Amino acid sequence: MRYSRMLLPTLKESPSDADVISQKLMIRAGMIRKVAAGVYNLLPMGLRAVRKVEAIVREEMNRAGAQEVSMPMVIPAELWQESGRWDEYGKELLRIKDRHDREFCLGPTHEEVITDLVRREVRSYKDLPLNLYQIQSKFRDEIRPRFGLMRGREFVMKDAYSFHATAESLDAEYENMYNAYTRIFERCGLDFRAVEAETGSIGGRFSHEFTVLAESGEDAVATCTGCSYAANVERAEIREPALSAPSAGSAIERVSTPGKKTIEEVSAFLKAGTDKLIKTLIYETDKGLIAALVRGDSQINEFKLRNASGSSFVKLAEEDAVRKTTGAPVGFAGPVKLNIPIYADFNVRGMFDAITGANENDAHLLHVNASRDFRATYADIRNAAQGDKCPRCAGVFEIKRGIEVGHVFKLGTKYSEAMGANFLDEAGKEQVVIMGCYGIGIGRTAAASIEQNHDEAGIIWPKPLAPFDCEVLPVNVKDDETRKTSEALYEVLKKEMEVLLDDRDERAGVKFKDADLIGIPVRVTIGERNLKQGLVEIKERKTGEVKLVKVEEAALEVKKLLQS
RNA sequence: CGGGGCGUAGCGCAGUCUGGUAGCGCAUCUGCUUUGGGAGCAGAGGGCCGGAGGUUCGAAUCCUCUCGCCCCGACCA
Repeated sequence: MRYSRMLLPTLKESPSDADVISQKLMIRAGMIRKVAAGVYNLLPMGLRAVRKVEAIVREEMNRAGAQEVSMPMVIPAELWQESGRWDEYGKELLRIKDRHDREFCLGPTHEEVITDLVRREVRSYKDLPLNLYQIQSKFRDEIRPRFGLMRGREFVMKDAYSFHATAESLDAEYENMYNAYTRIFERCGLDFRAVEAETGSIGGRFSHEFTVLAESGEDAVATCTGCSYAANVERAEIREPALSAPSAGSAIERVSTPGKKTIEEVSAFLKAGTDKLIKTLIYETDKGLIAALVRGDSQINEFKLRNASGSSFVKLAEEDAVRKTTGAPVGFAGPVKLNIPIYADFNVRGMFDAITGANENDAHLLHVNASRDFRATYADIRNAAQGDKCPRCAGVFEIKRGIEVGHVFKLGTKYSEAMGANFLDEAGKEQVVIMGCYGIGIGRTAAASIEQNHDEAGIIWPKPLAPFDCEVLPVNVKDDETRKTSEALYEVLKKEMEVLLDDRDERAGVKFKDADLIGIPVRVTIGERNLKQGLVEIKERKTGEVKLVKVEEAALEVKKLLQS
């Protein structure tokens, strides 16, 4: 490809509304342009990178035995009504009507469509297992799209769905996909972790998120310093800490704390660390109101609370309910003399001389002693934090930020049951198909790669994702020798790889800056000075390493570098 | 959805408080010089100042309404 002919509008300054590095660099490197909030044009350079990710995903999915299909983006409402999600999904589902006033939605995911397909076409256990995937645009009307391709409303996703006669078969496919994902992200050259994650409302089964480690990530991941355990902070199990000997302590004392409702306010007002406070939250559940206690510096985890309390749902109680139960407005609840079931995190058990709400307006209690002043059921009900103990070994957690690029999931029979996707087993008996689903954010993977691979000057593409393998850069195209040599090298390289020839009549500095910005792995610079000795310069973008080689050897050197 | 901010040339911004008919840098185009890390000089083109309504002799500027975009929060006790 000739640079002079390519739509590659690079920018010196990044647009003011970009706020993560990948987004800034993608805009500056002429890869993407915004069309609307969370909706982007992919320019040639951007599309090339995305295609590289797609190609790797496609190859590995095919290798793993999945078959590619393509499903529509516009989906009739009936399918979503059948699964029940038409009402459940909320505003993220963009609903539209056709000219006949029939309702449709733009697909944010495709369980309904694929289940519909499979229930029509699969009759027998002999047709199973089956794994179908597509690489296609999705639309989710996010509350707040941001970070460019990392969290757009329209985005390209690879979504795969597997269908099984038995749970064992699903287990095997889950592992197969897990391995395929590992290969995919390894091939993309990413530093990632497969972490245990929450499954949401689907039920007790675990799932794995594939998370690329990056500061700008929206997910928090707990990784163990001692073993390979890694989990989303919401999911991570925390080993119960050893109890320190409780002190006898002083008697409870009531203090006035006018208007101090939040942990921070109380902590500042009473000049005590947030870890000296007990946070009391009132939850509404199917079993009635309960109180949940965590240390002031911890975050409650509603999934864990739901499990610990054996409820089918938990929801923060309304202001009115809080007032009735505690006798005080929101902000002054405490466990002492509270007569609803109390669930407390393990880290509350050993607390003494603690501060809690007094169940009375504008008042808190000092010197509260957990073992003495209230009864609670102790459980793990908070998010993991730095320094928590690993459930598997003697190590502790480190909290890192990451970008979720893939997710593998056991769906079970949620959709097949709701939509009647059945098959006949060997005994001729009708059974419900068991399902798994497996997603990868394609654009997000490309963006994550930039988050992980860049420097001051621009993008540093890992070779497998680079839009071009090599850039040939004639320093001055007006010099005949330079031009001839560059063109010749371009023709040779082109036969074996994707090459960008910067044939623009621009100053050297401009070309160098652009080359660094777009981040092609290998650059061959051809200039009069070296050419007089029959030499050209080969530079690796990643290491900055430069070597001078003979013109005749340049092509071979480039190939060697790309293979290393 | 709540709070905050911003819409002025392709991009980044000033001008708005204190109304007087639009400016800077980059980019673009032309010419000359220059040519290994975002060149210099000279010239040129490009704006319904997001949109609608109002106030005024006069509105980018003041008022009302609207649309779009961005940020923070939405786990508060």
